[in-house]
Amino acid sequence: MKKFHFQTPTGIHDVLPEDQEYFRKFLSVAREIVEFYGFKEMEVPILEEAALYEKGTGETTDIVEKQMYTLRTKGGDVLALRPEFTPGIVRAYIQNGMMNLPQPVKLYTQGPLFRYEHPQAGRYRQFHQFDIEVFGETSSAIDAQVIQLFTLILKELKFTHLIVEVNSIGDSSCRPYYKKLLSSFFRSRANSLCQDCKRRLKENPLRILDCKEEKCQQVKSQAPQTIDHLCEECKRHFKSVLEFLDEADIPYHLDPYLVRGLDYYTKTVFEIFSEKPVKKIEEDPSQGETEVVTRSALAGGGRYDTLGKILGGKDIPAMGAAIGIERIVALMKANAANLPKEKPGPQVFLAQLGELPKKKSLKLLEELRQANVQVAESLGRDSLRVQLARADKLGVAYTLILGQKEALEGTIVLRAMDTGKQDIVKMDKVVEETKKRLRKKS
RNA sequence: GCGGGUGUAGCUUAGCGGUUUAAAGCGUCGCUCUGUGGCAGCGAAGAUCGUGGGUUCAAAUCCCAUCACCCGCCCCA
Repeated sequence: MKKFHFQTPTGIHDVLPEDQEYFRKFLSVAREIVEFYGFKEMEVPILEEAALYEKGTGETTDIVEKQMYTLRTKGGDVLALRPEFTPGIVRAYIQNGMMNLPQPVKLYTQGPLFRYEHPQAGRYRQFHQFDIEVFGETSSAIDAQVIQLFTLILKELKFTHLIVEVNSIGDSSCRPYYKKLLSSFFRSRANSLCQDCKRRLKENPLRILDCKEEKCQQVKSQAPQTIDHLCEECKRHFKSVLEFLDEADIPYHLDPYLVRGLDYYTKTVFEIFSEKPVKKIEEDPSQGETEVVTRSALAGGGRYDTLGKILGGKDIPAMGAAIGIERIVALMKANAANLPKEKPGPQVFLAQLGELPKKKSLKLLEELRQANVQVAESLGRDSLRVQLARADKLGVAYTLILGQKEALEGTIVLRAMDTGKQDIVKMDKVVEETKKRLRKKS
């Protein structure tokens, strides 16, 4: 270690080449599926006006209250590192006049997000999501389809033990009444609530339903449920979503207390969890091993028909969802079956001996690339022995050996690594001959 | 923000009953072998023991603080 010893800030990590393979594998699966269903990729900026999230994500959400990275520019603008995708994409939809495109507009994006939180397993301050959004579609079919797409992606990655939780939290015509109902229910039992929930009672009683404190859980079990208090329209919509899910054979679980941490949702909300039994060895040996189910949220989303208006446009019916890539990668790693397919390494190694051969190497390497032959080299090394050792380690089928003698004669040695058999090939035939032999091999 | 655990070469770890060059395996690089790999042998580089203080004649080891990571809580992806 040097004296200057820099390291990444808390909760922020490098994605090393070996992890990148998993990221790419996931993204290629996800892209293929959503593009088939008509989604177009776009990018939104990592930096946006902080107010976009304050208004969009919501002032009383944890994200805005305590997790957002905000900064002031030299010019005095207050910007924020994006903590989630949706407000930025809605902003882009409005700013770019996408309401004039044929509706629905189906978009997807992917990239880093930032939340200032206490890091933990699968939770980082810089993390990546894959996100899809559909605008201009009121039909419940799209709610179901968004849920379906994410289950398809997870299924394609061979994940099992998945739970889809769904609920409806109503809209502006029924939720205010439900909130009141919930408030008065909890107010009458405020003494049995935890400190946090007493605060939530004033700010946003829906959030109490999220609380994991045991005493709150008990109170909650008798609380009025959203689905019993939906207006006709919301009820019809939700029923229809569930029918679509049934028809599509998507197993789900109705969680009447699922509300999600964001303010802008209307009607349908959902989360997808991975449930994995993990053997845990108790510290007290007499207890032996117990099975603990660890549950982690992989994806979540919902409908947000009013966010357009909140952000200064018109009401835009919309449905979106996001999936946490690091959590997916962690599961892929835990699952040996999900190892990404080994990318084919180089097929050929070019070894050179001496100044002239080395000089001729650059051109030959490029000729091989143009002929679509995966070739590796070690131009910095001079010993043939070391170069062959490298070739061996890379597992190439053939090594081209270009020595002083060959360079002068206009030839090259083509060595088969498995048999050790060597042939002298004319330099102007080498690319062709190499390709021919590689074809024969496969 | 609140609890608990862990920090020794790039990686995995030994050493924690106080003392000299902090040890090993893997990996990296080199040599044996000047133009022929897999094996083997030999060798080298690489750690101010997370950081800063304290106790002591003496600290990787004991104490305090701090940072980072992991595990819970909260929230979520």
